[in-house]
Amino acid sequence: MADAFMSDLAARAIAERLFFGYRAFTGDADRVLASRGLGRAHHRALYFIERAGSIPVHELLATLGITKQALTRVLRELMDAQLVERRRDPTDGRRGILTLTETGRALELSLLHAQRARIEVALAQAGPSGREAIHTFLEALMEPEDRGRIGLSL
Amino acid sequence: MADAFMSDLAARAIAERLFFGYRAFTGDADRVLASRGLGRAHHRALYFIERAGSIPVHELLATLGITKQALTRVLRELMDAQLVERRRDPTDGRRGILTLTETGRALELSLLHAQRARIEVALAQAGPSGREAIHTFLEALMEPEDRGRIGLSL
DNA sequence: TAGAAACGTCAACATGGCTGACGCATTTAT
DNA sequence: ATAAATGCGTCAGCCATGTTGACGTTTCTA
Repeated sequence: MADAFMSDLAARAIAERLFFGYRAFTGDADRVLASRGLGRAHHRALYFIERAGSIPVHELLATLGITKQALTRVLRELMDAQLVERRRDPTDGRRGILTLTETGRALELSLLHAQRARIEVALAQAGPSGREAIHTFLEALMEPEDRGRIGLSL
Repeated sequence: MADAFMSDLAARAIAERLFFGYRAFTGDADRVLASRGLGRAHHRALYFIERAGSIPVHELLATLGITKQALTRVLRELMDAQLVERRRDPTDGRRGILTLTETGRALELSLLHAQRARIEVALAQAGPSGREAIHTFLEALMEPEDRGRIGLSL
């Protein structure tokens, strides 16, 4: 009968590919960010604000999994750079709602496109029939509590 | 005719899954590391030393893509903790060769196993026919120069 | 109207990167 | 034989991004 666990070697094959693959993937955006004097933390905030259209601060905090102090610093820089705007939730004035400015949207899109090129090539290499397996695999890797934070597969 | 580029939405589907998936994957090891007073940087060094059996310092530097100053700090802590040993290359006394101690190997294995459980579940979800696509996709994501640093797929 | 909630901010600190500059042992080239 | 280059190891200072803890303010809610 088969082993209850996968071989260490099979686990290493995935672990290495994830490490190098993720590094290359983030590197594409890092180069664009560096030219604007921003870092990866700014990208993540821009990404999830744009993704949601507008997002309450508490939800962005939960998504990023960082403390409000860490986020505040990032948001202050993004607002100083006129990339993000904060307004109040009309139904609850204590809550803040974040949106991107036009400039912010343009930057977020250029960051996405820097990464899209690589994703496109990689998906093509894997073939059309592999796309579903790749989505399923990555989704299964995630913490269950994060699964509600992502968009649909197709 | 089809678009020359994939849709932004399709790129976002992958980008989000990579972000959350990679975070969960590293989180498994981070919890074990934290209980030993070590960080992710130590794990990466342990991983690639073990993977190679023994490895010259310059090769580990190239693999990790960090400066020797950053690595030295990590190696000093690993050697102080009796997890890593450094000896000289007999054919070129300037070069250092790194190996893990027995304790180091045990720790590296327990870190791998913490991550293996998650990988195993994710691969099972994707189904046996998806495995090749997942390997191909992640490998295609990598920088070409890193492709020689990974083990074979099967 | 008192208390809780949701921030925003300040301060101090940890981790893990970086650059620059030295020094030392060893190998290689002249 | 000696000079230069190589491969480290280390010190110092800095940056980016995270953490706790504490405090003040505004706004809801009981």
